[in-house]
Amino acid sequence: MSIIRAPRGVRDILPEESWKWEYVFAVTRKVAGDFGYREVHLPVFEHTELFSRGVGETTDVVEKEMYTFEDRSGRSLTLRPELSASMVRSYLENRMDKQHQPAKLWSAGPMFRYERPQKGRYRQFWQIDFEAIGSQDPYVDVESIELSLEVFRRLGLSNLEVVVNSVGCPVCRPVHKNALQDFLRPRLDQLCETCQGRFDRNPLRILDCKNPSCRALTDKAPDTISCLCDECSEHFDRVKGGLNRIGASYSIDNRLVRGLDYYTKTAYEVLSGDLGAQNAVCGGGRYDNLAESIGGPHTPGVGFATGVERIILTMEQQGCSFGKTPNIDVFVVFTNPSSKDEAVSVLYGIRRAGIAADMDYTGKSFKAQFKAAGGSGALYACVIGPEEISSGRATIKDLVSGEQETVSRDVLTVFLEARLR
RNA sequence: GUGGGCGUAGCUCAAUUGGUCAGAGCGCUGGACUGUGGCUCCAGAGGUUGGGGGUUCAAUUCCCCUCGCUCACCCCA
Repeated sequence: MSIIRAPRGVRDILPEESWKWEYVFAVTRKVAGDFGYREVHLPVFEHTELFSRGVGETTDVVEKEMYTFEDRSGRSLTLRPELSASMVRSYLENRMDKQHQPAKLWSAGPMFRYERPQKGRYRQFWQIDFEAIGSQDPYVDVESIELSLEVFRRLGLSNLEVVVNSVGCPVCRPVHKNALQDFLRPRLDQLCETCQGRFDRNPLRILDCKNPSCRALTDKAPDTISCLCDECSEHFDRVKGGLNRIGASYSIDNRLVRGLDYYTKTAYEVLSGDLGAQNAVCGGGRYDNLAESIGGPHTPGVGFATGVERIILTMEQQGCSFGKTPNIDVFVVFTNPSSKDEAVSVLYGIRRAGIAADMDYTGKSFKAQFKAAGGSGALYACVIGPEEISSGRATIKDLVSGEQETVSRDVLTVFLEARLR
């Protein structure tokens, strides 16, 4: 019988990699705080309805990507495919609409989508999500975009492209839809098969088609921006003005159509040139009707999510720093088996002083212990043998310079603390 | 769901037109006058070549099936 492997599309984050994750979270947490966002922890599964109604029945996510199951009492539950719906649900359920507006929240954790895995795409993947709920001020859109850029900036990422669009609202979207259909109807038979299928269901997506012939055909098609109602148009202008004011670089992509139904007005993505086909490192926008679609009062909101795997992939590609590698400071070695017990005492003395320390438990020779000390990345080796035991001292060797000296056991931790500072 | 590429030691890869006990580097373990690592040298462990079937005197190499990985389409983080 062969060993049981992890299911397709999920993976283990091993120590060689996990410290990089810690770094990304630490930096993100700091930026979130700097922008006034506060962290929440949300459940990994929700009522299926939250997503089918919130994200949209006809979206790919809901139609074919959800991990849905029945619990033991027959409720239909779904492993969250994204975080915005849960965030808004939590906002409503916890009556945050009665507090300061907007509520600025962030959260991080695994998301689940049933898709064929490929580079930068997994069935369980991590997102860091930021939402500002309860304000329709265009400057909140600006803040959301700038927040994502600041995160990437502080992580040391470069070569990113920010694309912004406005997808309108329930007033202007139908106008655009009709204009688009009128434009495409005469050329319907020239579109690719999938686009023909999208004509009735979701013609907006035709603009997003990568097929060159469809691209050419839709080149002169009416875009969302040209059909915006006065309110959306003004909002978009003020978002662009705000971005200019703070000196954020971005470009307008009037073909940007996000796959989730809840987006209104502002939609944006941050693209990395160092990923494969899945090049979106961040996606977000405004969703003024999401709260209503899940049964709440009308509540505007803006937010975005970034994919942690994709961030790390891009950082590795660009040779970004992940901070210092987590090594121990001191490795205790004993010269012969009879010194082991005393070495253990020394080890715990060091650890209890808050210094990272370790020793070998596999019965290695003295020489091999030293080898292990070098391999551990420790800065100092602490040698304990008969001589040290009888004199009440310990030999400290600097593993970088090779120099060593003996110090009294009484001052060992003080000595190490001073050296490690 | 569809298509391409790939599955040989822990890792990265070799193995002539199918042909002797499937190799190397790195890593791992041990050692180089027994209380000192990183460099060097020596030795060792580790593979039913993803699994199953077929063709053949002979298969890592050819064919089929299956599982898995990977990249891409769709869509997105």
